[in-house]
Amino acid sequence: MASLQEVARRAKVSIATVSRVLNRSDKVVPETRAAVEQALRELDYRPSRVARRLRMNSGRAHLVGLIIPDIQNPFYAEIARGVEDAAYAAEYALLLCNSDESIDKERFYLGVMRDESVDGIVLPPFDETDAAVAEFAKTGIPIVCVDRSLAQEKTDLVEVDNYRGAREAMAHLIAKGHKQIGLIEGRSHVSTSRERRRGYLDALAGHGLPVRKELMRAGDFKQESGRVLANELLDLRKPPTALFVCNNLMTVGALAALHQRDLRVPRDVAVVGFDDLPWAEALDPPPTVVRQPAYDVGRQAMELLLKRITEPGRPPVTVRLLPELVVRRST
Amino acid sequence: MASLQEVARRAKVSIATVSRVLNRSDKVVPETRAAVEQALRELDYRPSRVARRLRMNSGRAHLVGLIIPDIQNPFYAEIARGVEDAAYAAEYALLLCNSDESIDKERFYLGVMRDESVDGIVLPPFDETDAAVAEFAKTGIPIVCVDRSLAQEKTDLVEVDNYRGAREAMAHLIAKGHKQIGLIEGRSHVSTSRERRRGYLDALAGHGLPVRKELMRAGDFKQESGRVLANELLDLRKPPTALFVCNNLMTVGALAALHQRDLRVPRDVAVVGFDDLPWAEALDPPPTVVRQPAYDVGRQAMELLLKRITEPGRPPVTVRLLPELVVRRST
DNA sequence: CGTATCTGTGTAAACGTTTACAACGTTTTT
DNA sequence: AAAAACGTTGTAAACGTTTACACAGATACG
Repeated sequence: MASLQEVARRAKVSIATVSRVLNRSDKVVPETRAAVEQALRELDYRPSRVARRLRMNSGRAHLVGLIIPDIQNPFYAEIARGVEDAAYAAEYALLLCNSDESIDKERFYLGVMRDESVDGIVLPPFDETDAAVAEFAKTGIPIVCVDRSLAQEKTDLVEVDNYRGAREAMAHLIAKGHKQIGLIEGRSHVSTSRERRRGYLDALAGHGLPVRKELMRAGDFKQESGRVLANELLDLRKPPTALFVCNNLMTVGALAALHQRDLRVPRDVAVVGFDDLPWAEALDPPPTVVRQPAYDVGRQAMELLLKRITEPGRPPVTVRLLPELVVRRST
Repeated sequence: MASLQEVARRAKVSIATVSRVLNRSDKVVPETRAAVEQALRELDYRPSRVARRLRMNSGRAHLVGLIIPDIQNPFYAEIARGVEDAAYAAEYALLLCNSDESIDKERFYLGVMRDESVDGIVLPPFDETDAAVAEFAKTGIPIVCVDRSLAQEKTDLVEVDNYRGAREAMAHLIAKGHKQIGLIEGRSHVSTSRERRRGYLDALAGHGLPVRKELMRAGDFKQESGRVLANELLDLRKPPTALFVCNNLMTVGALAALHQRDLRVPRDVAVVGFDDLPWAEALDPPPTVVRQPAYDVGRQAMELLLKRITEPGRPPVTVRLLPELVVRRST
């Protein structure tokens, strides 16, 4: 609550001098510095981040935004941890918001970020043509995309090689002898969905297997849609013998559907999921998944953002991390 | 980027008038109002939250803080969702931080909240005697505690009846015939731990069962400690036939330990956990747990905070929600 | 018709910083 | 010894708002 004014009064100097002491300016003689520092201590002075942010040019607020589509999804929670740790290490505060996979909420929070004059933001855009993010980009505030990319805007980006992950998952299933493989993908205009589907299709083609359109279903990344779509696939006249499920929550949903039908995994139906699950080992059965290095995605995104804040002119870079197939007992 | 100045210039009025239009003051004649509104639109004006916060008395920043011990713990993620939804509904922005169960990180983020002049904060204190929170309380910024309570400070509080939950869990185990029941609790000076232990002890006493000190172990709420402590208990000369594990992550750890030893649950050892798990049904076996209404805890905490912000004088209230025993197949 | 009241708008101060610039005393240079 | 340079500190403006107060014009009232 103590302001520069009060400190200055107590130390019998001007507010400018106090400010100089605070900002480590060398232009202050040891005596006065000592006096000021004592006053600082006595009043337990803490600078107002708000006043500082108002005064300073952008890029020095030490505040960045993170918008997450679903904080209850362990994949995003892990990204958030990566971002947060890197931010904390650099003494940046983090404005973390949850858009609930809703473009309106995303727009609302982007507005907040803008109006709070954050130094930059990290987010997985709603989809490839996200207009809200495009609009935000006009402000010139740095953006780093994670997980999902944008079709139009050129921003820094940290993503995972989704195509490769999908190919590996499919190669694994095909090697196990599966020929009828169902695909449960996410919202189709999200870049990750597109890449994973491409991996699915290319893998089939690469092994001379036919594509059956009815084996491909698009959900919304939520558990319930995994359950529903798995059921749809299993109700087919010629049901798949294996499922490739394109995110963690839908994988759990699909597993639940299989349990409910008393199908044995992997004997009756094999399952490979995308994204690791935190308690994979305790699941029944522990699922084979394509693990994404979510923590690193977050950490590197934040580091990229910090670099861009200090050096706004640098060309946008894309960091592509490698996923890893973790074979457990669902295949 | 457009400021009041620019809008005023374009509408050929003073900045005061623009401000009045924005704040719905009735003291402005329709004509000028229209002119101002047009300028507002043309420039796509958005007020700076920073400048506004600097100018206004506290309590009107429309910004609140939430400090969570572990955002990757589904229990806290659910609380966060509750807080966030209530905040969003009231058009409050949320500064969400993750303290990682570390008192230093908590102190850092409390500092940020203070320096950002938030209108109030929600958090589960590190422990009952949390000095960082006590210090924060001196600023007069409203605090609502969730989940855990404070011994000294009188703040609003939303908690769950932990004692009752523990009694129910224990009654259930005892009814199943268990007489040697191991306790895996969390950090001991956290209020929830104390209450759950009290429930454990009273339940034993209430059913005429002896207390065996060596059956009681304290962990740190993390999965690993659940695994380690379960192993310790099972290594006892006279091991327990049932485990009461006092949070979700430790329950998963305990389950993992049991699996590793090839013990059948519940035949060899029964398990009751505290906190529900998001994919409980997919776990092996689906665990019996004391479910806490985490979402409601968060939502009501935020609502309490909003009330306190608008009406700072009101006496602190405690909301106590009821847990629910969800019987699945681990008992 | 002069004064009081009301209505709408403008002026300026305030919030708490940072920083360009001025000011002043001291030291160096010529 | 006067001029120049330097080093330390203070003054004041600026960031973008809100709002108390002043002010001017219109309306009401005696």
